[in-house]
Amino acid sequence: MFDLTRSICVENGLTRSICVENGLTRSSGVENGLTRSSGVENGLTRSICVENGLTRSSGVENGLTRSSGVENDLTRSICVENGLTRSSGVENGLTRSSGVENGLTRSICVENGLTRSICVENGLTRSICVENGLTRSSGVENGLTRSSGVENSLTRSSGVENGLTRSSGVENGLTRSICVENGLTRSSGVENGLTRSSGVENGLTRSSGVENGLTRSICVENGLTRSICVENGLTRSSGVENGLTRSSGVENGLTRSSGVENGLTRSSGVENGLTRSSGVENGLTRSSGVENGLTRSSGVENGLTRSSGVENGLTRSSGVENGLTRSSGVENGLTRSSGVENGLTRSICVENGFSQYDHSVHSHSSTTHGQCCAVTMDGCGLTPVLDYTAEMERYRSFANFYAKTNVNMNAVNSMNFPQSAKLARITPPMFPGGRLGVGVAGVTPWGCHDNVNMNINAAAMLWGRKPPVHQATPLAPPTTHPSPLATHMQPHPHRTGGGDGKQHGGHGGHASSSQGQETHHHHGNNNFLSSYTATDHMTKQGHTHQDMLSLSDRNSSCNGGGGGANGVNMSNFPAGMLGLPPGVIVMAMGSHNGVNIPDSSHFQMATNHNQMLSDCHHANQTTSSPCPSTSPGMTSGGQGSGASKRKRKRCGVCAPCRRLINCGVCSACRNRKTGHQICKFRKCDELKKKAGSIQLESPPSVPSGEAFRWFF
DNA sequence: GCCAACGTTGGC
DNA sequence: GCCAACGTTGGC
Repeated sequence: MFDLTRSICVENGLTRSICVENGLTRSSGVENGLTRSSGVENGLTRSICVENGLTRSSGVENGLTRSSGVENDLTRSICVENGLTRSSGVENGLTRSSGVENGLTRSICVENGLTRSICVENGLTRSICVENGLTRSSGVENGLTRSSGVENSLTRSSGVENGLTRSSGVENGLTRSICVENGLTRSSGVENGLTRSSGVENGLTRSSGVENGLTRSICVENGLTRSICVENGLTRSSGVENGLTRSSGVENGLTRSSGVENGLTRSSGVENGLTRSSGVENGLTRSSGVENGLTRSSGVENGLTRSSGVENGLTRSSGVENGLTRSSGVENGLTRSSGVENGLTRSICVENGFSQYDHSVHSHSSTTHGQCCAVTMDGCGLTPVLDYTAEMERYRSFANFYAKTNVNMNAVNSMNFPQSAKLARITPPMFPGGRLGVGVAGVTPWGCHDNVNMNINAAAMLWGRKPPVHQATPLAPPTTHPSPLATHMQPHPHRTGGGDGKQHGGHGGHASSSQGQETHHHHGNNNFLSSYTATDHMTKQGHTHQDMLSLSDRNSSCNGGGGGANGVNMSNFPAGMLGLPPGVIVMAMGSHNGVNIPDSSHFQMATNHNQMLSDCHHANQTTSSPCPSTSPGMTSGGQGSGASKRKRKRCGVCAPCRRLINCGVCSACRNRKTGHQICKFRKCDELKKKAGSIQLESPPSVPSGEAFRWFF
């Protein structure tokens, strides 16, 4: 006690006691009711006091005024740093420092190595920390624990919502929310005004959204971009597959897939267990499918509903034509066509070279006129009668259609059917026999002699661009073609007035000589028949029918001697002229059979009938020649170079010629203005060949059926 | 050989 | 005269 030197004074109203204790100079006093002892210790000026029972020591350390004490058993140190009042202490083993910053009470601590700052903001308890270099702020918001942070300059907020951990942020201006749902990582956001949700499902990245009111889901599957949506209650999936845009969906319980393939819109689906494919091709709506194991194709063609298929290995084609149900096919090697017409069951077939046409009741023709109802080709040396397709029935009914609309074929010339003729010319293969039926309802499609002229006339109308009367106009003078023409110009007792349409009452109509001339001239110059229109047979045949049918004298033994016979020897029938069905092709007409077509140009006539009709007419006008077989303009390329320069014309019967619609996509269609070319798919097959190649390919004498082949 | 473009023909 | 389209040429 005596070691202490004390000095008591009163300073500024305060009683102070200054002493030196343990070498330290201390100054104790009572200030504001508190007993304080201040001194300088280790170079620090400290002031110790007891406040509210707490022993406090305040001093200035490193420039900071600190006051440490023990409160609630916690040692705390309060200081003012940078103008902030801070209180640091150790709580539950953690060193915490709480203070008031920007009006918020914050508490900073170090937990698990992380420096955390906890505060209460807007009533929310938030904890800010720096984790892995990222500043994160976690808190509890609306009962949800959320953690927002800044990652790669993106502000993200992750939380747990409805049990899902979600992380929302703003990326490229889009607000996106990523979550993990059922093990799938999903990202939903608002993009271009559309709410989209993308995720990874079964290894596929999918993005679903609502677009134009439709919920769509886009994904990439096997490298294909697909888009699934629900439209009008139908689930549809569109995508690009193998370069084709396809859209598949479920409609009325049927799975359908529509696409655009080669410019055609097609829709395939499964209906009643059948796989069907419908589309629009060349302007025709067709539907093909597999039914009961049979491949069938139904469609609407030229206004007719047709269904073709393969059944038991047989190719059959059934259709409803002009109200008639018909079914044609090839069975056991025989081409058959059955149908119901006017209540009669009819069946036509070609058997063993015979062409049979049966009808149960046919009083009109068979009883009245006693005409042939069965035309045989047997034993006439024309054994190979080739295919006979459903086209026959088609055109037969086609003719019937005209019978209904233009009953009196005889009274009208082709000018009454300009469009019809043109349509027939360019759409279906020509079938004179079918047209024959036009003029005389119920007659056989071919072989009835009193229909031959009608046949011719109809053929002229439907085949040629000009009616027979036009063909007749440039009749060559007999001097030009003395023999054949003279024969042709012979009045024919059985010839009906096919040309003028005045005397064609049906059977027995006797045409004037001029008509006969016209007809014969027409054929003589524009049809391959002309090639064998030898004077003989023309004179020998006392019947127009035979005129048209006879090939040569050689066949006289088979021709039955008269057109009125029920049996007409088909060997005398020139294909096409007879009105043989389009599929019936005479193949074995070699020169050895006596059929000699001196000029290949006639051959061309057979195939390019229309063309030749008009061409001949033209040739006649320009050369004063009735377009005979020896006409320079019609001969092979070796002759008449000037004539050979003439513009060729489409044949009108080949598949491209029968096509009506331009594809619109080929180069010719696209460059029509500059290219001046017809659609690639409508380019006549004949014209594709080099000019003159036809003549070169066709030998002078008709050797094979190839020359007579029908182009369809 | 293919293709684009021009000249030209032939039908209307 | 208009239009469709065939024949031909030249470039590639």
